[in-house]
Amino acid sequence: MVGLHSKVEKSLNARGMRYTSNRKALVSALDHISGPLTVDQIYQATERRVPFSSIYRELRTLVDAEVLSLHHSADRTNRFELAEWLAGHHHHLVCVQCMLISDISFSSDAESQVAKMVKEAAAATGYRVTDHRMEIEGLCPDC
Amino acid sequence: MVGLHSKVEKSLNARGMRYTSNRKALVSALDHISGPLTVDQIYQATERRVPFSSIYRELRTLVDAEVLSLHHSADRTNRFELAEWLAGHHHHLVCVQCMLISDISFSSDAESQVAKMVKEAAAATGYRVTDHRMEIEGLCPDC
DNA sequence: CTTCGCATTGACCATCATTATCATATGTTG
DNA sequence: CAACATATGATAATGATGGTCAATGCGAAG
Repeated sequence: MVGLHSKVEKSLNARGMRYTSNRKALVSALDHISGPLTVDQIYQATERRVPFSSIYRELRTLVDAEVLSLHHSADRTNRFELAEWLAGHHHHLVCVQCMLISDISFSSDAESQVAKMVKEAAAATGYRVTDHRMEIEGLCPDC
Repeated sequence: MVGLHSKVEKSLNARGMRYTSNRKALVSALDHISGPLTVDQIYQATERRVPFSSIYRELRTLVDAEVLSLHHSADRTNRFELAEWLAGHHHHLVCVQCMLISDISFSSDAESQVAKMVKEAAAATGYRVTDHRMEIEGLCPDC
């Protein structure tokens, strides 16, 4: 299995972009912590070595480059995670109290049923579906 | 079937709140247009008769009163919709091009399978699940 | 009908996340 | 090393949203 960083580097180079230390730090932070992270969480995870202006710019750049994906959550802050082709298909479990978001995967049985529903929905509405995600809300064990 | 407005009115009155014309205008806007709406869409839908400061305050109030629910989408704007007990359980179809969001319902068969998956996820993680929603992304027929 | 109390309203300002700008630095290529 | 493109970081600007507060209006009690 090829490493995450070489995949990202190859992808960026193909777009004439460099895989710099700042970008690597952001990708590493998102790789080491599960679930989509806020800008501030990423700032902390990189030990405050990357200034906010750069974090914002680089996150946006990496989303454009399809290395990351963006989520918007209830607390008025954006969250970022590795794109599906890097992190694998998964869903989200959201704690409505502490706003913690964890990744969760379904069994392949369940996932194929979901795929079937999505396909039916696409057929019924004429959408060309590119992605889907289940958002499950509740209280985490700590809350 | 009891009308939407009388349900909302009864619910607000039970909390010592009035169902005023501003609030009625917001609920009507959300009732007449399918899918969760942005603040600006609501402003337009009410023919700009309700000032933004009031829209923001009342939307928030109505969310607290559980008449509306808040929904967060990829374009970093909050969206509001009628709460599930008023609008019924449904999922969302998001056009990644024009950002239109439509409501969609699954068959009861499909829905019970989804419920089962959610239940399993809750059991596996220790969450006390309160809600779930499928977000399907793609291109709408017009895009 | 009048008064009183309280919820509501709207104008204005404050705040916070995010984005734009721009001069400087750094990496890459010939 | 020269020349050029990309990346960086400090700062200022933007834009959505929340807070404040005086004015308004509804509903209950007398």
